[in-house]
Amino acid sequence: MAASWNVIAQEGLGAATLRRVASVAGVTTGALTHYFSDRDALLIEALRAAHMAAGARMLEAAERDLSAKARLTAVVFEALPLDYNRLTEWKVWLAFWGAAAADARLLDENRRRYAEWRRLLQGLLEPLKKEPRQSSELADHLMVFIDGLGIKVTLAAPARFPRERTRAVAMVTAHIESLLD
Amino acid sequence: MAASWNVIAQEGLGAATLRRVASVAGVTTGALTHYFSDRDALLIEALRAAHMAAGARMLEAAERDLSAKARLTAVVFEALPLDYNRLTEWKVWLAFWGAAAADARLLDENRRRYAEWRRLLQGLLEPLKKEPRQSSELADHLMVFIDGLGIKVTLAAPARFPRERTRAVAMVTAHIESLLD
DNA sequence: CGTATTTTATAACAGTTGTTATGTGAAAAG
DNA sequence: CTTTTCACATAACAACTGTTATAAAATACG
Repeated sequence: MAASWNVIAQEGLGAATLRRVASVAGVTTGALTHYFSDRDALLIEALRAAHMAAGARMLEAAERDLSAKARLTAVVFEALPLDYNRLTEWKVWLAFWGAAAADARLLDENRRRYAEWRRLLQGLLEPLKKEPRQSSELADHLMVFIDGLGIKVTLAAPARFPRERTRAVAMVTAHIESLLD
Repeated sequence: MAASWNVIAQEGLGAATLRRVASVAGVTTGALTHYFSDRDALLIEALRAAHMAAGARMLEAAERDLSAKARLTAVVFEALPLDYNRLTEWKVWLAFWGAAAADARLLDENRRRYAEWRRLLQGLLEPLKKEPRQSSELADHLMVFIDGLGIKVTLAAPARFPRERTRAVAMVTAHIESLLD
């Protein structure tokens, strides 16, 4: 799976051929076809695995013994491309988003993932919400914010990454702070 | 160009082969190779053309004789996938974003486009800003918001498009309203 | 009209792709 | 030890790709 992620993130979805992924993984195509029926199956599994790895990190952050605000902040940071691993994850997601607009199967995969993600955020927002607003609306707004911010950081020129990273952290804390005052 | 857009939006970047684009355009590959040196040249030109079409619409909206708030709202609406044409545009952008993470040339193309887009928004925000905040920060925030919202609408299940569209419009007006109070 | 130039079509090329079939060696089972 | 199963490698296939070269048609121009 790590091999697929690296190929997709560094060379793009189109470069993720069976031969290329196998080569990076240090095996031959025979090993891949033994475990995956299709090229599509391999790629979808790579996407699922990336989703699950991120999901596990977020659940872990959500269960830490912190204040409600600190918990939410920790989870949101986990969702953003703030280090190399998470940046790779974002590149993989972005590649699949680009393909999902033309692929009903990927679209559905994405939809399922978003439902979970939304449920998690909504639960974390519930104890923080100001009365007049629904936590579902807050979750929607936060997801939109995270997606936009993640793209901004992911597509920044590599040299600008540190600056973008710092700005993203500041924007997140300001945004979460604004939910409370 | 319209043929490239339709192929990319409906079938994905990978399906945008010379033969497929030519077929949709009602010509043969000979016509394409006459005008474009490369496949890459064709695709980049398709991206540029999409950017320019959207840019022209936005400039037009920015120059209409409206209040500062209404002007900003009109421009932002023009940037969102609120009808079929703009949805197609977003699918094209999304496809290129997915590829840009692994392609320095596309990354730079995207960076240039963002600089213009940011300048336009900043100018529209200037007369609206509350004193303590810089219009550059407001522009950053707004761009993040628009990108996230555009993705949300673009990747919604087709059946949910009307609902998502309505929600997006409401979120934009609320967001712009919050810049003023 | 005839000629020059631009535009498009056709055809062929070598390279790459996903897929399938078959071979091979190692581990597990008896 | 023997046999069976599993994990992988190798090889071959037809299909499709971008690119290039060449021919034909359409247009512009004198």
